[in-house]
Amino acid sequence: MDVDTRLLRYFAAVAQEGTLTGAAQKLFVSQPALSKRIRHLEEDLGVRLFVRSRSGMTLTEAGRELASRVPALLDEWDEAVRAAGRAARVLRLGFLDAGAVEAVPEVVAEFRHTQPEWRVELRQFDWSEPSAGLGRGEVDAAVVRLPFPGQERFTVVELFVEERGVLLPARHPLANSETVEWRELWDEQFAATGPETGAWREHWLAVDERDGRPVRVGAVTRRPDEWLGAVAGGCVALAPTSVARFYAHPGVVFRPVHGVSPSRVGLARPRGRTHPAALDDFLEGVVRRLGRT
Amino acid sequence: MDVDTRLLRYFAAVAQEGTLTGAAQKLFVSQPALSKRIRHLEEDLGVRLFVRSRSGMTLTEAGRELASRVPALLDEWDEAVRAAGRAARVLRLGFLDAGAVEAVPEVVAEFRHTQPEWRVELRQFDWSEPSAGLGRGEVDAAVVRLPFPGQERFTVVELFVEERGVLLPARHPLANSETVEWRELWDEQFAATGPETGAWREHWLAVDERDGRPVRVGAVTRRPDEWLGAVAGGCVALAPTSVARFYAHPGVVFRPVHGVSPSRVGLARPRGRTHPAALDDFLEGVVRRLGRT
DNA sequence: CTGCTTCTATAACCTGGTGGCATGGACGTG
DNA sequence: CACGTCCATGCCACCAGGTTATAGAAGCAG
Repeated sequence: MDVDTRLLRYFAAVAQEGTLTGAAQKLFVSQPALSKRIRHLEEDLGVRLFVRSRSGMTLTEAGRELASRVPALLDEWDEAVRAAGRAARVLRLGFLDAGAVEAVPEVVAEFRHTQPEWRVELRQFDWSEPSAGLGRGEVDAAVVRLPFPGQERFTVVELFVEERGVLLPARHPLANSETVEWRELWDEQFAATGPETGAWREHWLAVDERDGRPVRVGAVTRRPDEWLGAVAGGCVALAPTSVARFYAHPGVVFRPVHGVSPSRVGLARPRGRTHPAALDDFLEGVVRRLGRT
Repeated sequence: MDVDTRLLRYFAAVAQEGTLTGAAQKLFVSQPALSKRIRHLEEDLGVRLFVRSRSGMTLTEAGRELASRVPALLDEWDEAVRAAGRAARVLRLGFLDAGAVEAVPEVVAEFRHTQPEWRVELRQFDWSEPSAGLGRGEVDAAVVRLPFPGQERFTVVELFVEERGVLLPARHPLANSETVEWRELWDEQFAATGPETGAWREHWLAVDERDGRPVRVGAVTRRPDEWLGAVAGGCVALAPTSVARFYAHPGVVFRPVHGVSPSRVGLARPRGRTHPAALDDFLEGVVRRLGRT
């Protein structure tokens, strides 16, 4: 019996979530797709894994048995991938937006001299995973925007802060102002990330800085293009200043905002996982170059 | 990083075999397919796993790291599948040819009374795996033809013996004889199974009963249709008598053969793997019904 | 040197699995 | 009784993964 590990992740998500609909949106697939896939898994195994009801999916005994083993399997697989990466002398650094890692190439260049046999790989992750691949163990370290969900499971060093501004549709009345007051934006429709991103989402909606004024979410996006598209389509979104340097989109303008807190960029790494000395070297370089201290 | 477990099996095979070509035929896929898939795996991982050369594929350090973990992963997955099967009260019985399990349905019917909540599932395997799924842990027990490779890893009970005859093309000169002498067939082209089936292949070519006369293999097949097709196309093949009852093919006839040993049918099960009591019940029934003692 | 063998890589093509959208059906709830 | 919230189904589009045929590289035998 062969399966895709992705299918196992699907299964684990449904098992944990208890509903197809819920799991589907966590996984960013459609509910029918998930439904079909899970059914297909059951057929392959020749075993019913869930009892379906109007209230959701409940694990059968067989399902529980499987659910109790799958997470460990997935972890071991991810660990095997990391081990192979270490053996190949590859350091993987996750990131979410080009702005946060703007100065990293210089660190890499320098690192290449001190550790010539190592290679650094930068991997971008979408915003469904604000941990930039750390959560699923796909990277050795990540440059992240703080705070992010699951942060307590990692060692985090704050690197620098960056003012936040706003992305506006070019035809928006405020698009002509030099700068914008945060309170002027409270009633706008925001482009946000998915609910699974918790405090991260809230930080980018600045819910703590609205005097309790409710948030209006006009679009859920998880990658820069969707995001800019949503803004071009009429939404607004808070964004770090560096966005203006890295992304251009006709119909979208960036304006500084007064009265909203800055974005904090941090370096995160797994707590206490064995890692090569070269990783320390490299990360030290990152902190030295990007850190404000 | 998600992968299909089949890809992991591919990788493990190449790692063990040392050449793509060799692994490909063990896996019954084409060499280009395997080549592409392995390359794809390397790209996904961002890591080179093999060094290619004219003499084959040698693992890199990263490859060795991966190769050291993958087999255990696959085992755990297979075990998880078995565990789910047990939890769902499913007994899986592997078999190779319908003739060997001819009487099993009666055992199943009886078993349904004593253990009504259990279900028995018969799964047919192709002849690339003479252990009928036991080797890869896909079944709880199997009705097999003895001897088969890997047999020593299982507990085997011999059930009954069945005379062997020969499948001949209908236009073959011997097709009109009532019975055939084994020595008359020595120089025919035989339809055989793949080389990976070892002693099993040799038993069906009866290499020990040819007075050292070399075997001529005219076709390699792994399922009944291919097999009968090969015979219709001019090959001959030894076959258990029950074949005549289960398979019909225009252009193929079955004749008894004098001078060749019979086929022994056995019941095999994993040694010392934990298993439900119902399995014992069922297998006892099988032995009682099919066994000659 | 040439031709043969034995590897892997590439090209062109086909199929089926997987996902998306729209919609249906079952069943509590207000 | 209409509505909301689940999961299932039908239809369509796309691409990963398979096939065969062929090329390319490199030892080895004569």
